[in-house]
Amino acid sequence: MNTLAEENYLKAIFKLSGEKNEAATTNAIAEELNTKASSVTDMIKKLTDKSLVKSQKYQGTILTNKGRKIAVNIVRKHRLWEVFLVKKLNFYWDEVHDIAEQLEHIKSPKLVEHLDSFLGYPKYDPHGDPIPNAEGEFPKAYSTPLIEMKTSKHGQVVGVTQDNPSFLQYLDKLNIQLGTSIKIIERQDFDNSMDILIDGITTHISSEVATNILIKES
Amino acid sequence: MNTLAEENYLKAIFKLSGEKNEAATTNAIAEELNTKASSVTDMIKKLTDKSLVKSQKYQGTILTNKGRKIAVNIVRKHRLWEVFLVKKLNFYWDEVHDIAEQLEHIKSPKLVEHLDSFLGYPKYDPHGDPIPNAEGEFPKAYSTPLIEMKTSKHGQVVGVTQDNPSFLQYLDKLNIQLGTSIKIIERQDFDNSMDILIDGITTHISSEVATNILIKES
DNA sequence: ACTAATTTTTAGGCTTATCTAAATTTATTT
DNA sequence: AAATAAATTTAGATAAGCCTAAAAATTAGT
Repeated sequence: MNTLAEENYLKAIFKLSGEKNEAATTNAIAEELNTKASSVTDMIKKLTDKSLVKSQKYQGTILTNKGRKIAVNIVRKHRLWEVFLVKKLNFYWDEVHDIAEQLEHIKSPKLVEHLDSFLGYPKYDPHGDPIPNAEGEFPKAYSTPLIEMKTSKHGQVVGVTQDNPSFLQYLDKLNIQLGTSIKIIERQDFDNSMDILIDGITTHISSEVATNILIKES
Repeated sequence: MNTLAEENYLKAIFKLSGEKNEAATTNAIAEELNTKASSVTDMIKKLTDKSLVKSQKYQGTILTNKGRKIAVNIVRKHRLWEVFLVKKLNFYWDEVHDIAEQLEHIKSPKLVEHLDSFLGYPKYDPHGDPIPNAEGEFPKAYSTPLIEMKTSKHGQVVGVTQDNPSFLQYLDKLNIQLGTSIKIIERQDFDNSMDILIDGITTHISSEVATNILIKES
């Protein structure tokens, strides 16, 4: 069994590795976990001994299959709990991250499966992030970042790629939620900001914001 | 904020203190937590510094008001989660203790209140133990241990005072659950065992078992 | 009341997960 | 290709929470 700290490291490395499993740098892991590079080096040594990561001095770290399995399971738990909090306990989508951060470490495979069933086997969490199934497979997400959409195209918001409360609350203020229909009115080339149409109202958003909204084109 | 270890000590001391807040001995705490007496002495020192317990050398330990508040809140969370696991996630009453033991340490006052509301403000957990409200007040429990009931009296099972799986599974085998109607047929004076009537069937139970079943007489 | 048994505390160590500061390796400039 | 900057690792400490073994205090037995 793994400690809480180990699990957090695996999750951080998983997050940093991205789609193509790139090596995560020591500094990046340190920043992700709000810790110091030297602490990371120590923990990487420990995780290496447990065959959960592979690491070469000064060359960064990748997860082994065993390590990725554990990381994905934590992501699964995190996202299922988020669904629970929003769908069953009526939390707002910007309130659930920190609580799920704790709940994801509860150890009981049976609990996770019962929870999944209780929630009706959801495929996406309240931020639109895909929930891996018990085998660790992610549902395919056919979405594009809003920033990449062409003028006059429209689509629906299916997710966000940031889940910090201030970002999510800002979206709420703009009337952007999962499912919201959006049409691109105009783009400013010099700063990549854009005017978009929501419920008949034109809103201006920065490229920063547009980068973190996922759209399914329609 | 308190660490997991601290919370477990407070809970253990609370449990050992009983109704009249007797001092818990070092050895008793050690046994309750499967640790050594010397570790207990260390932790008591720490909890004393935080004004969560009062302790005199060689004289045992009691909770301060502050400490008891925290302990009761953990009990509250434990029992609410047990209700959730049994009522919502379809766990059996003998499966939930260890999971609730983890969930009780999740830190989010809002989560507890939402959960309580979601569950319909239950007063008792799946083992019949009373659930304190947000103010830390326990509902009155009008129950007597089965062992104390007179011959030919009857009543309903409203709780148990042990929650280890093997005891609970044994009760299942005897067809004893919360709500089960029981009538005392006969008592053996020499060993305090008794014959009881359940669903028209006579069953023999030891004093050990009868001690740990709570009845509301009717 | 005095010795023996038990309980509790103290002393000294260990492990995990941190940290700072210094040393080393890799990357970037010029 | 040196020199400088940045990233990473190593070395040595620290705090929490636990341990064993020994010492001290309390309780029990006669």
